Amino acid sequence: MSQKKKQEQLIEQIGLGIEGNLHLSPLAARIYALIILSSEEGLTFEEIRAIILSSKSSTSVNINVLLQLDYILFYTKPGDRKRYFKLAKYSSLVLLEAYLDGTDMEMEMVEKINDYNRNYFPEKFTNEESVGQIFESYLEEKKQLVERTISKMKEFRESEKKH
Amino acid sequence: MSQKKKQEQLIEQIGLGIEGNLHLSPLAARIYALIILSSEEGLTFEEIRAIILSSKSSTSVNINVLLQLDYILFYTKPGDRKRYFKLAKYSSLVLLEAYLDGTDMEMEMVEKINDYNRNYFPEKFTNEESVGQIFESYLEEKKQLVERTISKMKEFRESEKKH
DNA sequence: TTAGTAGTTCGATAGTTTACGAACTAATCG
DNA sequence: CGATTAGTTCGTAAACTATCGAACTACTAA
Repeated sequence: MSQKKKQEQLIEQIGLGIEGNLHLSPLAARIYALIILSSEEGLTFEEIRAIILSSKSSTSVNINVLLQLDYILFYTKPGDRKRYFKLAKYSSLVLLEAYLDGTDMEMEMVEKINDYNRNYFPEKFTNEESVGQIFESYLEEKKQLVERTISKMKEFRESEKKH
Repeated sequence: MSQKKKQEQLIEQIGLGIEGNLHLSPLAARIYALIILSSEEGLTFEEIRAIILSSKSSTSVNINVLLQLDYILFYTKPGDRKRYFKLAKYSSLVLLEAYLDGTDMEMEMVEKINDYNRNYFPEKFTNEESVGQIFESYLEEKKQLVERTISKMKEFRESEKKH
């Protein structure tokens, strides 16, 4: 298959995956997918438009959403007004940090639910109540895993700076 | 604070949390939240309606969505036509199983992206390329954690059946 | 200082989602 | 049977989202 065809196909697939998971608009998700599948050089506004076939306005809005979220970044070349958009090197760190917030919220919620139920429906907590316990330790481990991964990435980033 | 007020507040909060995370409609999310905050006895259709203040039609549709997903179940009492809706005991298992599917998709996607990029932009993979590696081992560990938790819950369910 | 390039802002509109009410079905009871 | 209860189906209205084109700003280069 040609690169172009393969790229189109992957943009479609990855776009759909991203859209649901990351709560981005379909267009933002496709632009993000395209940038993930691009060279270190980056792509210009018009290059993106030519591949995705989107209007200037929507492209502008959605690129800015991705910039705002730190999923992508841009640089410029001297004597060239165009912006070159590329994947933020630590975009996966940004993602994990957002995910950690979600995990914290999830844990808070479970705690509130347990408080409420323990208070008003103590019968729910009579015996060992193990399904809930298994789930809670799962949440705890997941949080620790995410935190550990974030630390590793930050360490790596620091070690890079020193060179 | 009165139970009623506290319940209302939590339905609102949990509902919002669930809505985004689980891709349920606002009403489905609230009904789910209410059922999470209810006794083992369960609630009837009309009891749910009275608390959530929703129409018969929407309530029907959204309860059926939750039933379909195995988040809730109902039982009936002899000589009583009403259905009593309550939380499915292993609803967290159902959730984790869905989450595992999501994790698998995520990993497949990363693989596809890597294949594509390795093919067309080998420069992205010159040095040790550690951010990607850290992220991939995070995904692997997450998957294992979820699988381990699912197994634990299933074991627990089996051990319960024997009694 | 004007022409062109790069990108933004602002309505308008098409499409989707969410919930509703009214009319319906299906089961039970007197 | 006829009335009542429990819940479903269907068409529609309201709200929201995603994208667009046209008009605009801002910067650059001749």
